[in-house]
Amino acid sequence: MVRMSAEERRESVIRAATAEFARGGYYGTSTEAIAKRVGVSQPYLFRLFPGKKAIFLAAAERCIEDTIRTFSEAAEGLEGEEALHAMADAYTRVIAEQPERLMMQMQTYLAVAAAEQEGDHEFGEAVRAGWMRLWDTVHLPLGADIGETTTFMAYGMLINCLVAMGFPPGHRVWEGVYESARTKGRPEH
Amino acid sequence: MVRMSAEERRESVIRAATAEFARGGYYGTSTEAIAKRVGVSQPYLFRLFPGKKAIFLAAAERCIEDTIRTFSEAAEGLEGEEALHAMADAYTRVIAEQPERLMMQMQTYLAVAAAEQEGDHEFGEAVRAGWMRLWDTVHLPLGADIGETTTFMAYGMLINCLVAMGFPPGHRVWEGVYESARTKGRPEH
DNA sequence: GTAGTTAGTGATTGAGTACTAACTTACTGT
DNA sequence: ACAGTAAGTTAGTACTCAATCACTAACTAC
Repeated sequence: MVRMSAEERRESVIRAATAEFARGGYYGTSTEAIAKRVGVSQPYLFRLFPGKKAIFLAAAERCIEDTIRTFSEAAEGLEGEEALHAMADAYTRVIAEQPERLMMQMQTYLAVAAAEQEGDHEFGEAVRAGWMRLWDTVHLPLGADIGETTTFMAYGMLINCLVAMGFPPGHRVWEGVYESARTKGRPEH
Repeated sequence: MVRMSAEERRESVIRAATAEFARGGYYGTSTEAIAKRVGVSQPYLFRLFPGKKAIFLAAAERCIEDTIRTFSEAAEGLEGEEALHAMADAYTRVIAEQPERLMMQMQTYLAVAAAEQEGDHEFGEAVRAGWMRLWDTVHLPLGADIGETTTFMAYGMLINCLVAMGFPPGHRVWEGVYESARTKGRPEH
């Protein structure tokens, strides 16, 4: 048994929760599964967080923060086409190394409707605010071009869906995605 | 009490299940909720379908079929830019009239990973096959242009996500989407 | 009208799950 | 050494939910 400070434990709970919620979504993930992954007893989670919802929320918010940081760091000091490529490359790395981050984001989006139905309007509010922050983060380096930004986000969502469906890398559905990353933003002739 | 043939009942179960699963996903939806919406007792669902999974699968497949038909009907006899606009218009109508169809599709994509973990590989196979059929359905009218097709699908997925998050129509995140629908495919300058 | 079939219900069960309460084990400062 | 505190566990509760079983009500063919 490895003892940790509560704050450190909370961190590893967030990581474990991200992986588990990414696969099963809010309802398809038991707190026991999270606890197992952390290597801690299930009831102890409720000492670290007030409830399951709070764990989901913490994981969701962390996820958005991470993605915002990924893009803002990638685009730092660049703009226009260069920024676009840098951010696209950064996202490609996330796809390969942390697909659970993409999946968790999708789960977060879909959890909004369910939360809304249960009377929780704050959750949707928080998710939309996070989206807007993400949007603005890519908007500026892309020269504040709404069309470019929207297309970039659209490709991101397409990638998320393809990853979710489990299309293996190299499958023909990815062709158009890579192609676009190569040609997009190039001066027309 | 209104009696129906088993086949008719199955149809209304699929419709009800689509609406319920769209909001809560597979795990977040109880068979009782579906039964209530149909107006039938919960155990009776298991006479019409072998289990909850079968209901989800039926709803998911219906959903994809409907979307494929939506696009193929919209693009019938058209090609290139005209087909693009016709399909975009058709999708706009779906957003307004049957948002649950979009949400159900997203839920289907995300259910793949969960099914995979439970050892069910056929589900993912079926979902990917459906996606490919949908892809091919829009690919041909768009002049078999991979880039155009990918962009079209990407915008579709972005729309699905924005709808899921509950961004109201008129919110600034939609600007870029509409703008693209107006200008995309137009000859430059 | 009655036998056979099809549509549908009520009661129940067994497994899983979020969360609580009471207790134990390890570290820290004095 | 030992008191206090922070980390963590075991046992248990109240509840939800998919699925089964035994039964009833309505339609149909003869």
